[in-house]
Amino acid sequence: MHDVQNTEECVPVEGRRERKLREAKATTQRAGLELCLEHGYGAVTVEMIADRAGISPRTFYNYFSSREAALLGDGKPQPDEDMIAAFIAREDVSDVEAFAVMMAEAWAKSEPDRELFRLRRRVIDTTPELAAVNIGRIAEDRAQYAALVARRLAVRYPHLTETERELEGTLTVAIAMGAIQAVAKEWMRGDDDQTGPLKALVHDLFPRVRRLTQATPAS
Amino acid sequence: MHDVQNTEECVPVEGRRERKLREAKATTQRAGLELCLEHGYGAVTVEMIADRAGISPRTFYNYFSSREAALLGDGKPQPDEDMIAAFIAREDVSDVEAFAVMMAEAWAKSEPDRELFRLRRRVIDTTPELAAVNIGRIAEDRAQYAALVARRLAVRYPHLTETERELEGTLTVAIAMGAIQAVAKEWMRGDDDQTGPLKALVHDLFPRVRRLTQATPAS
DNA sequence: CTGCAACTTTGCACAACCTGCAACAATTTC
DNA sequence: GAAATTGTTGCAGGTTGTGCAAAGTTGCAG
Repeated sequence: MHDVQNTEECVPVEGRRERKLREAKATTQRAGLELCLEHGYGAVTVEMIADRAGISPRTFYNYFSSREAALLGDGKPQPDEDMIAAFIAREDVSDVEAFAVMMAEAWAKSEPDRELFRLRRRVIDTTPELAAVNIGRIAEDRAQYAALVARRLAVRYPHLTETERELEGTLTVAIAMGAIQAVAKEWMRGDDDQTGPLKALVHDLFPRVRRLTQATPAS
Repeated sequence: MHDVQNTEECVPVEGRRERKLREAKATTQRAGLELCLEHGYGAVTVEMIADRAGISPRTFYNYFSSREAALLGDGKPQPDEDMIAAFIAREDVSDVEAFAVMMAEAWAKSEPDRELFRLRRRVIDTTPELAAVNIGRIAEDRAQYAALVARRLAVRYPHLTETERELEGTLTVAIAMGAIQAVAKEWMRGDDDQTGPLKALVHDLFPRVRRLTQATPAS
């Protein structure tokens, strides 16, 4: 793992080896997703995917930890420190919206390959079974996200106890994720991959959220 | 499948056969959950569970469709027509809370055996892997729940388009589920199995929800 | 009580998922 | 071009889950 010269520090400079590996992985994912569209998720075996991708089944498992991981992608939304700092400091929108916006960005960033991203959404949207696995997978990180929100809450509402911050963190994550999920379908309808429209859709959702959580709406 | 006399109509009268089957299933579930507490979820195989429950592995799969189904329970929250009618007509609380209350009741009703219910919660709470599967499993029914909410919305907000009702239904379900999940842990701390406290906890959550979704809270 | 009919349990074979290991192949480095 | 590093593959084996048919149980009618 010799550090190549890295003229600009920190840019890992992709060697020939790494590039081939990345391409092989992408090819495999595409193969899996295409097969799902053709035969349905339940009828797609690892052997079929490996076959189409031109690798051995054993290599498939070197690339991905499971069949689902290949279809859903191995990278999960992971906001970096800059995004987190911006989220914590943000003042112009509600806590839930601030978090939702950050997650929307992290989500889009989690798959640099836009074609793969869209293909995956299509397959997930048409496969309830796979959608369930996906939701479960993302939910694994809820506690970690909630801790992030708690950091913002500690700054903005110093009077809250730690227990309250944890509770509200959990709640914020659940609502924000729900909001993103609710508009994701609408977002994919557009031919645009930017997160701008997604953020706008989320933003427009909040008047609805407030009405739906209000005891006696003014009709 | 002879209809027994059924003096009171509709009460299925459990025969000896059915009772034994139900008990064997419960024994199997308990065995699985206990083994999870003892050895950790990842180390528990179907063979071990079947062994402790005194049945063959093959019979295990006659009872449950998968290892997870045995641990998480086969019954999912399923509100009956009365509960749905009450939900749709309810006027004293917000849409989200009305739905959350109904789901809390349906959830509690989905497992009549309280001991099993609590044991299961303990295992799920200490096993992120299993919790993820559980969330995914419940999420499978989201669309169906959203349709339920849409029915209420159609009554209360006649001016909404069908698309809007679908969107807000999805949103309502996500928020309500998140709210229940957020207070479930706190609820289980109590030694009480009634849904009353759960409903109260959910109710008290709404001021927080409203603050977290408000653009510029009054600090 | 007896035997028949219906249902349940079980074993067995089999396909698919996934992992560890060791041999083999390709690439990078010197 | 040889050595070291890293990626690929086959193979054995454990686990999940399913179909099928044989064997065992239970309920019921005569």
